[in-house]
Amino acid sequence: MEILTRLQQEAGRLSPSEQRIADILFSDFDFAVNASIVDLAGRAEVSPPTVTRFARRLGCQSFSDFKVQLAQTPFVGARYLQPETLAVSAADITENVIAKAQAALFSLHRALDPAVLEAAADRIAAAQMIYAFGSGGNSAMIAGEIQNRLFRLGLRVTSSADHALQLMMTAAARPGDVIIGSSFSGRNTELVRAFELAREDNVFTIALTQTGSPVAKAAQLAIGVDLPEGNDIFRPTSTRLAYLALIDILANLTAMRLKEQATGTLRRIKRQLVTHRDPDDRQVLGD
Amino acid sequence: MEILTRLQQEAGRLSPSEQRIADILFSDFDFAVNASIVDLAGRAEVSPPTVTRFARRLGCQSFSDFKVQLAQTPFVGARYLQPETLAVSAADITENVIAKAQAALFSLHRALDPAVLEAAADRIAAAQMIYAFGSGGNSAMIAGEIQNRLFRLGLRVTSSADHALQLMMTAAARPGDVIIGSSFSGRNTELVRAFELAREDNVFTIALTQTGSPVAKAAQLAIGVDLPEGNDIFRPTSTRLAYLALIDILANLTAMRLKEQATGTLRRIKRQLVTHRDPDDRQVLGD
DNA sequence: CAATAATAGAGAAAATTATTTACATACGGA
DNA sequence: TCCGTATGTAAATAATTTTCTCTATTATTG
Repeated sequence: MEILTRLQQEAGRLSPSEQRIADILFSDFDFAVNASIVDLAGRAEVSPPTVTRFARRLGCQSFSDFKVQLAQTPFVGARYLQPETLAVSAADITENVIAKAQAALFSLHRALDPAVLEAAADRIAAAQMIYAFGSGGNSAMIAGEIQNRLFRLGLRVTSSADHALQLMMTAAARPGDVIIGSSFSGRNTELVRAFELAREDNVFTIALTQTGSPVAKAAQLAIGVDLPEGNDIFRPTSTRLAYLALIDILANLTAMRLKEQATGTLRRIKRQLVTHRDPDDRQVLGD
Repeated sequence: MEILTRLQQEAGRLSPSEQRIADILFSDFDFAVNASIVDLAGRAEVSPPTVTRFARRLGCQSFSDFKVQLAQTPFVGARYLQPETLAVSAADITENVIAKAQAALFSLHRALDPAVLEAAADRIAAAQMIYAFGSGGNSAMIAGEIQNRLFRLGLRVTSSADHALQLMMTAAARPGDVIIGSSFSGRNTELVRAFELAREDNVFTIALTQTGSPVAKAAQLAIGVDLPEGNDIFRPTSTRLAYLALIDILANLTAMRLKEQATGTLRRIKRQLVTHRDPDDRQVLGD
């Protein structure tokens, strides 16, 4: 378990001396990470053994181990631990958002199964036509992104956020086509229905969703993205970043499989944009 | 400067012993971070002083400092350092994408100016109506996201990716309204024109774009996002993640300013979704 | 309501371990 | 051959951990 989480758990049970050490941790994280045990003890006005005991209490093997674990915290946002309501300044919120985004990417990386990704990319690269489905602000954006990334590779792809349209497109799809559906919660029953319909018609389905959810079960290939949204209703974003990163990974894997074809198309698109809009070749593709 | 970057720079000039240490770093990062100098030296078949010298060469004050810096590395993906062309397997590409995303978030955090963010949030929170503009796959997505995030706070907001429509909307906008325009390259001349028109009409303009670019200059408030796209034409994504994180930060700051109003609206939207679609309250807002 | 035992907390000093410095040697190239 | 770099050995230093001890607090008992 992560060290600052443990500290949070112990919070009430700390002795006065230990509390002083914890205070320094929160108020001057940088110092704590770089200081030696003597410095830290001095500043907390405790003895070095107390610091060692503190580290042990938090599940570290030694003080050095403690420092390494501290430094490894996904992000230096120590304030992240304190009650949410305290994060008010722009600097605080920035730190908080970035910290959560980093953590989301980190956990995405750990959870992804390369074999599943390869399989998905194989299907996408070989598809005759690709349909990207997703509804609601978040998944609709993801579906749009899938289209945005894949058409650049020279693939035929469309996207829809409209349930009725999704069903019609599914009905129109043919064997050899691929449907990619995204649902953060995994409980989008309309998407489940589309997947079931697709299966009857031999259209391959790929889900980007919560592991074990109805949507995951209905798809022929499910890529699990399991990230807690946290309880702050204002802040549902980090999961979206993870989804975007996932799409990027899939697009890259697909690109590897289409290399020649894709570079050609991309170059044409790029030349078009460049000559049309800006003589400077540094123009970024797509804006 | 970041330690792995320095290592990359020194890469060619390392002596055989130092190279062995570097190899261990790449092949077993976890071990390197947790090992003592003796363990690390033993495994690299060098003497402890050589390890110290290696650390010094990389700009660290001591071996412990070296370990702390290693542990602080935004992402443990050591392969990130190795030449791009090696990334072929799903695991490689995943690591590569995630590492870049992490690096983008990291550099975004360092570059953002809290004062500018506060000023932008003040304007957004006080706006009568908000227009989000952006064209091309990437910025269009960003504009959509701005709408997606802000309407949840009870703000009046619309977005458009269509240049002609953008100009018409700008003409229709009134003092007290705010236009937020996104352009990754900063060279979207149509957006510049819209900003100029807005200024004449006393409509406040905020740009999310490259510092010092034409778009930045045309806006009344510019939030700089300066991230190199890198030279891999298949991989323009990490910048988008940074933009999304930025929008999240802005939305959060705005939410702080609208707290009561926003929580009410959000709760209504959420209740609506939950009762409509899924009895389970874990349903994520917006998908 | 003392008096005493038991226990947890904390530091001093010793012991251990890790790290650095200083010095010596070997090797490769000018 | 000579110089400089690379590396190791051993001594010195610094840091960390352990052990031991003291103190303060709380619980228990007469």
